[in-house]
Amino acid sequence: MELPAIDMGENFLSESARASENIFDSQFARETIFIDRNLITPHYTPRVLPFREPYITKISSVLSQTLHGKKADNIFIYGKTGTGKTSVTKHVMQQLLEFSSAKNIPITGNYVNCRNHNSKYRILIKVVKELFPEENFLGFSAAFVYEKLLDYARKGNQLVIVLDEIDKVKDLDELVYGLTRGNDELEKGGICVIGISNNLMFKDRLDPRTKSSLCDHELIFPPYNAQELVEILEQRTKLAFKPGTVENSAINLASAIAAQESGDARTAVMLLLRAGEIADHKGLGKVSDEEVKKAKKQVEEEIIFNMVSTLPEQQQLVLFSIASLALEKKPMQKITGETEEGILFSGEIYDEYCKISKKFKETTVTARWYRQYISELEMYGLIYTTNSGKGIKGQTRLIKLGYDAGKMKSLIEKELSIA
DNA sequence: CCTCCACAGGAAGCGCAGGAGT
DNA sequence: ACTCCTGCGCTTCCTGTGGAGG
Repeated sequence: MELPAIDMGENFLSESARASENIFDSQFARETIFIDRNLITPHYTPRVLPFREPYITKISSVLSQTLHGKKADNIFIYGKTGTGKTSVTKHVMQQLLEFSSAKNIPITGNYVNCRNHNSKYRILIKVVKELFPEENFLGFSAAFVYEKLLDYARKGNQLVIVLDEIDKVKDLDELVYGLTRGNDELEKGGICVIGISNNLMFKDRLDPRTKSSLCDHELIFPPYNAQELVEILEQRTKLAFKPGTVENSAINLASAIAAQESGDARTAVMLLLRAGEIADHKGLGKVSDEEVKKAKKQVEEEIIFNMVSTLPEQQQLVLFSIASLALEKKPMQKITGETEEGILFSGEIYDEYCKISKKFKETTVTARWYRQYISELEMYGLIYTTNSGKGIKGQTRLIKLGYDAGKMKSLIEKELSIA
């Protein structure tokens, strides 16, 4: 790929700009180690997906039914984030649509992210809107939109609907029931649903009928191990970085970190991207272990920032209380002779939280709900808790902040605009 | 041993906002 | 536009657990 041309022509240069230094001068002159930065962002779907061939084969063999004008079974895919679920599905869909349009077979693919379209009605609207772009369906009843969809299939069209983050759909039972029942009535054409979820428990919440129809074929994507991540990163590095600008040990380290955390290809890619940016910023000309280590901190902070900012206000206040107590406590006497610092009792945090929330916000949640918040915060990995075992009064939870208390405190201060 | 304290976490129910049906 | 319904965040109430103290 060629470098994007920035020669917009003289007409962009005003008289004053000609004389003084343009702010982009230094940016443009800066040497970069990237060939194309976009190829190493998590948004990019690579053409080759290593270690996922069996899944690609499986999905394509199920979907190949549509090429013969037959109804395809539904597929349900689950696995943790960054295991390639979405990439694999998008890849197969792309290939299917390319093939079918070349052979003039009427197949339509629809990708819906259920985080944005989280109800049966919204999903139906989204899908139908893509089939009939010139018509507007907002305001029509669900039944009408639904009929429209079936009509489209009745003409002999095969529809493949991909529902990403399917666990976000509130009335999924009805949606799947409706689609599959409609599918049974169709003489020609068909509707196939591919559900994607990263919540492994989610399936158990479904109605048994929904479960059996949605899970005709069930695929579980395992996390990548360190070795696999190395290969993935190597492949991406070749695309995104100039040759010889990324040391092998940097790739190994990034893979090891990501594998240890979760086996998440997304974090691995983010690590390398940020490391590359750091190297560029310093004008180092290449990425080594040092930059990956710094990138690790940065990526962690980005993840925490995203997490904290999406938390409910009261929960942020709980976290804030933990952070400020942890700061106060540091020089204080050690609890029960332990040398570890920053360990707090559940009770004292609740007291602190009550004070703070009364001061800044009108409302305060009850102790029960506060405990719920605490368990959630632990699930997110923002705090660590242990049950008080021997020696400490009664039954309580010992709570410790997962990250730097000072940073956490100032982050929430900004987020809630309190002082 | 019993009782009290300080908490964990389940179950039920309440009020509210937003969507569906009429 | 109207009521009805439902999911969600939260409170209330409750039972269970284990050390402290009489």
